[in-house]
Amino acid sequence: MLTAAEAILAEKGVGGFTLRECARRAGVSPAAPSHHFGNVKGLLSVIATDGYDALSLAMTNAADASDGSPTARLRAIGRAYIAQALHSPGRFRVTFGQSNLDDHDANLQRAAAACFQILVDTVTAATQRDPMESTMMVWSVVHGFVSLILDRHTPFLNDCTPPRGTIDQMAEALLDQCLRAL
Amino acid sequence: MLTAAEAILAEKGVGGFTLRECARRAGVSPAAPSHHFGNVKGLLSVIATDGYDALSLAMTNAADASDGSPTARLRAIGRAYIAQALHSPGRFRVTFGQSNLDDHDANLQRAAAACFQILVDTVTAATQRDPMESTMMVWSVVHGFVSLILDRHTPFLNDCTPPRGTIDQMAEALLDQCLRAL
DNA sequence: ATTTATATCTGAACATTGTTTAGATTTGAA
DNA sequence: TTCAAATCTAAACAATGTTCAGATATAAAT
Repeated sequence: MLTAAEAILAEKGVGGFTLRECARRAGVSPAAPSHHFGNVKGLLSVIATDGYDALSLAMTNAADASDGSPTARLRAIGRAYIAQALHSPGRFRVTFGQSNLDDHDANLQRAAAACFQILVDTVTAATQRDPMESTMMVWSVVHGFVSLILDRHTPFLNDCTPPRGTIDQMAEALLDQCLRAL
Repeated sequence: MLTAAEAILAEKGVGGFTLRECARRAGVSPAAPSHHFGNVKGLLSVIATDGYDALSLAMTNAADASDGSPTARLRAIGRAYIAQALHSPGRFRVTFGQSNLDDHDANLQRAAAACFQILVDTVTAATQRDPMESTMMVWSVVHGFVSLILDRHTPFLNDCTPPRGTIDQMAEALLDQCLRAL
């Protein structure tokens, strides 16, 4: 069910996801998922939990693979956030979308808190300013950037001519400006 | 239909929106909307167009009500973007959500382009740096900020104790950091 | 090895949804 | 008054999420 769900999400996004098609691809009856996940919210909550865990892992690995300075670590997790979102957009939208999720899911809450903590810790180590304000700044930039891209609200990246090169270059420029403000 | 739709969107968000309930509240049959909007995408596209126009108007008014300096105008439209999103979250999510919209709608494209142009012009006048990079920076910050709030992904603004005061104060701090980087 | 309990699944059903179709009603101009 | 366009309804269709009773498999316990 989970692999089928991720395949559908990758193809059609969270808007085109249906539980019945998911069960169909998994080769089970439409009623089978309810015994394992309760309802569709439960299934999506498991996927969102996986999304948080994968994001946490990617950010941690990226930070550890950097030269280790606080700003390098921060830049690395910013890159990792953007890369992870663009790599599996379907799951990212489930994780960070408008909550079709079960807010009382303990695993989900723990995974979300852990992911958030990585962000807070890395930002705090890289700035002298208010940690929460700086965290919100960095998070808003990377989250807003990928959201605008995934939701196709970037006219100059599609219709008009790009100012210079690719999404990655734009991301680097954003992280530059972001670090400059901290 | 449109007023009923906005009421439902304000109550339940775009996820809880159904065309039949909308028709029910408007006092018409479930088939009536199809003659005016084609399908649900058509209806949502009209609402999204209204959302773009309202946002453009709010940003323009805010900029003109400022002291007129380029940075004051930029700060004003940033505030207006956030305020508008928080004021009518349902419509904002339709406008800037994952595209359940008709991409070929000419009115929608025009309204979106006009809104984007206000952002580009105001940012360009307030920075010496690359206009598109700076635009993407400012836009990502305000859009990411309201997205994280509307989608309830801001733990320290709900569960934990806020670092200081309200969302508006956080927004001001974000705009400060944003202007600092330009 | 047999029984028993738990887990897992199916098939059918139900209410609801978006959309289409044919026909009815209203509206407005010729 | 007539005719055509606009507007709406009623009914139907396929598809969805969910529930429920019963069937099947799995695994533990006697």
